[in-house]
Amino acid sequence: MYAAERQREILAQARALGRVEVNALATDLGVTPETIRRDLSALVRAGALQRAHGGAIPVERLVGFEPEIRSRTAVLSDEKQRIAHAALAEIPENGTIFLESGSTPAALAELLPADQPLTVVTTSLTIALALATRPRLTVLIIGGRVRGRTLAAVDDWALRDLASAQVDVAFLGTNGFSAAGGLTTPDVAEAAVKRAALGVGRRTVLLADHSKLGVSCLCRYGSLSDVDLLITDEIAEDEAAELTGAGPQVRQA
Amino acid sequence: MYAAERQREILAQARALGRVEVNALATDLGVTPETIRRDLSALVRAGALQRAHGGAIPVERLVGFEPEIRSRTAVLSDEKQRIAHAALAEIPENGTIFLESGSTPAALAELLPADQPLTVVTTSLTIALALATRPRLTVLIIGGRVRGRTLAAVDDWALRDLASAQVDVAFLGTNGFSAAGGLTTPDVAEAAVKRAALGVGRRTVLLADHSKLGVSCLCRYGSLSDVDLLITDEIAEDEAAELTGAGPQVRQA
DNA sequence: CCGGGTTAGACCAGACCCGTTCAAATCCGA
DNA sequence: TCGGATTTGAACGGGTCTGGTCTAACCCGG
Repeated sequence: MYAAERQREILAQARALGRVEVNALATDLGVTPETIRRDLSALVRAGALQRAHGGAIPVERLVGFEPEIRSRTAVLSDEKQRIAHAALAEIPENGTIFLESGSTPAALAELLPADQPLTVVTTSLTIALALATRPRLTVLIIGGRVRGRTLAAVDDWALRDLASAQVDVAFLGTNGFSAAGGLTTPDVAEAAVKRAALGVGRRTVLLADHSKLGVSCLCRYGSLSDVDLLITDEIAEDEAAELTGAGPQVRQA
Repeated sequence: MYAAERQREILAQARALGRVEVNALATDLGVTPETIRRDLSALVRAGALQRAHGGAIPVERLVGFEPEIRSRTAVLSDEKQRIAHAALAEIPENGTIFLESGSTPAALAELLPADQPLTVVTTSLTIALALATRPRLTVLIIGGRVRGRTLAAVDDWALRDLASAQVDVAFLGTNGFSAAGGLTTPDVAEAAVKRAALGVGRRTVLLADHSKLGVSCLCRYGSLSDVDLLITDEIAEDEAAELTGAGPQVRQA
């Protein structure tokens, strides 16, 4: 049995069972534990496994707490579509906009008209990638450390780049918002960027579906009065009134 | 029996059985193991087999092993792979590197070991995207306008971000290079970034296959003396000597 | 039919790779 | 903290690979 075959078998077993053990594999595959260890470290180097004492587990078992990027776009896609559609009315003609990272701004990015010139500034790798090849669009990406979970630029460079930018309309997403609790997000670094983003547009539009309403996360980075317009989907009458009282105009898509 | 017939037979057998062995094939087909090995490497070059010690297995058997492996073998040429492999030796342990946009640096990005911590600074959206989700890597993207053609960050922000960065090793690509003409690229904006990138690393490594040698494009952004090490594939003896004379150490992968 | 040029494959030796063995260092649960 | 299990590193042996040289077959024009 070749090393490559053995490693494939190990990986298959790890994925099927959720874990593998050095000694079991050794007797199973008829080689010494040392050989298995070498295979495991090769698989670790390839990024397929994470090592543990006496064995290993596949990396996909190690997903963290914040939802993954892919699963998030699937959730609530219908509401986000409607919100993005409503946001289209706010796009300036031949101007500049800022799109934050997040699935709702990403939905808006997909809907941007292809026939009119527009400059888009974004912290999101995926948005930049999706828009970069469109002929009439100028895409500017904000620099910085790329968070693996959200694929957004954060930290030093991001704050500096944002500080030197000024756009017509900024479209922001959020993880949680309420009249009392303001705007919140779970990550400190991302909160700093979001705070800076609140100042980047002459007009600030928050895109947030009803599932974010009332949610409060670790970091508060601003309040609703920093927002000029909130576009959301169906929310209760009294809640809408309360939000309007806190500052922004509220539009329901 | 012709070589082509033999190779067809080897491939058929590999697909049918899932694996082949050099010695078995040799006695089977009545040729020496060396001949079989030559056939196998031809089939590997054609992308049909993956080699193993003492034999080979068809590539179909390996899908799902490394998700990247499919796309890169399809797109990237053999030379770039070899150059990228040779460049791996220059990766500092637990340090910082810069990767420029371009297919050869991208090939290097794919090969980066997943088990050791490393900070990667890049102007390339695609490289940033590919590396951002790897657990042990810190990825920093350079901000700026995104060129649709190359998906690289250029202009103001890029130059500023680059100026404030300092890495252990910078890996650069180029469109053309020669001892006399220096380093050249067709786009003005990209030339400015490349010029800045020449100063970003304490050590500068140029990755360029032989097809770039002697090519001269519109914008000259530096000379070979700005480069510490040039990694390329097969080039003529006298050309290598001339390049070395112009400044950099030359390594052929 | 001949003889130089080309090519495929054989032969060979040294380098290299892989898996094993063994001992020392390290880790972990009791 | 202790003792057994695990890991790490070095050394070894056998098989494999690599590059070079050599031979035989083939191709062609003379």
